[in-house]
Amino acid sequence: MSDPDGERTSVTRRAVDRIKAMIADGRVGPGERLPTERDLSAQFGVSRSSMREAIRTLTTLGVLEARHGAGVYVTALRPADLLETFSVLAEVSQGRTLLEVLQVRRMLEPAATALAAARASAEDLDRVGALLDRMEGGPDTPCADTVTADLGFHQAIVASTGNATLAAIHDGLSSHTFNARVWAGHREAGLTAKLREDHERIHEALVARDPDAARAAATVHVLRVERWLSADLAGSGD
Amino acid sequence: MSDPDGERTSVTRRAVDRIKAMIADGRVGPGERLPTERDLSAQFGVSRSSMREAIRTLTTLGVLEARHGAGVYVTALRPADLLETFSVLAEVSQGRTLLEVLQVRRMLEPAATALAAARASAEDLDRVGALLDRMEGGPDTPCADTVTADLGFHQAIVASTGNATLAAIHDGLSSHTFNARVWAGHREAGLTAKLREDHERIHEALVARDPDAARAAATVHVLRVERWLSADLAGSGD
DNA sequence: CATGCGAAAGTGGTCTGACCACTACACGCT
DNA sequence: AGCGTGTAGTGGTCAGACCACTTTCGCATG
Repeated sequence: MSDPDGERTSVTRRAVDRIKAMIADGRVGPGERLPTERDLSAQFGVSRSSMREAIRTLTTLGVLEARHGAGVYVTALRPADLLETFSVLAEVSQGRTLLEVLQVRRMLEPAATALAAARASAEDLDRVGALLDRMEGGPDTPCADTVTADLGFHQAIVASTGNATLAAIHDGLSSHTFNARVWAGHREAGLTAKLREDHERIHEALVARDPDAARAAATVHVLRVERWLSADLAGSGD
Repeated sequence: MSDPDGERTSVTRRAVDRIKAMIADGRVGPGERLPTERDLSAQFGVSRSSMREAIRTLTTLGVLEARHGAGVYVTALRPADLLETFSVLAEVSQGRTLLEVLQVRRMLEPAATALAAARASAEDLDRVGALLDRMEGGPDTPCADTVTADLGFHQAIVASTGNATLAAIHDGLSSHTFNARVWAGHREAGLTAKLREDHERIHEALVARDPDAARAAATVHVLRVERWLSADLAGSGD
């Protein structure tokens, strides 16, 4: 698919590439069933073990799905399928990498929020509004639900751009654990009100269908989190 | 590690979880070597085949790295390691999803190019310049090397932002196959000169260390490709 | 004594063929 | 016609063998 390097390539690797090629060429489409492992291994001239490892690879990548006793199928190949493995990043990231992740979000979220302001349907806005209410529900003590609502708030916004790929990537860059840290940190500093303001400002821009305002509001918000993290990391020794 | 669901779980899955746990518990750290496949399979009470599939899974996820004849090692667990799987997206995407991918690139690349204009080192700029020359090497007949140089050109730019996470995500959104289609399409329409202009404009902005110009040049470029794809998809039936 | 080379041990990679667990489907029974 | 039930076929697991490669160590050589 990508590197036709002259090096000797492993049997399994070649099998993976051939299956990928079958999908890329349209010989098998999303949702369709592949030949059996035994057939494929015979067809490719490899052992069933190697064939299985190739299938295992593509299963892990979210391209194939093996159903015990029924066969191997190509997934819908939706971005969400292929980016599922992606979500570990935000979870395992620490320190500098976390800053890098936020920097990427600072590039994506303003643009995405602006797009959402232009494209969101009425139902989308209702959903976003409901999550905003849920976030503000409690008094001054952010609980687990606040964090979840926060996560959902941003995800709902990005989802309402209608770009599933964008949504999947954004979700991979967000994590519940990190959000919880942000809220905890802001509560200690008595700054949860600032976060609420940010969210309200974003929501208002969306409802007003004002992309520029939405972009600005999102930028302010991500920047606030980024600076907090910066300070937090510096404080506890980078 | 995550889901202790009551369902019967496959042998291989359990093996995957046990290795993950070994890493999470710190029993093996980044860069360290695991016991041999034979030892692990004996220790976990599974066959070597299943053990191999478990290792294959974690290798695919970028957590482990198998060196033929030498052993299995834990990777450095850097973002680039974990996001390698990401590249499948661009490889297997078609039609609408491809448009979505480009839309995400339109958000990332201008920002990344602007950042690169501010941050790139002299060596970074040399590397980018060399790739630009290589891209323009041939006369009017873009060959495989042109496509490769194109890919490298953009990757080098993003890499020179110093944000490895950003670079890894960007690389995942690019693909040799897609780039080849773009060049082929533009050659048919006699528009390869436009692509060259775009690249030169971007390079100039970087050398001039002008973030605004860089952002604009990158936007123009991605937009051109996006519009071409739009037309191409419409032409050959969505 | 230092050095280079080659044999050997140990590792991941591949193959074979068998059996198990599960699903789907068609057949026969009610 | 409806419903179990058996059976063929699928992916999942196992065992043991051999191949390809890397590393290491001892031996011969300078």
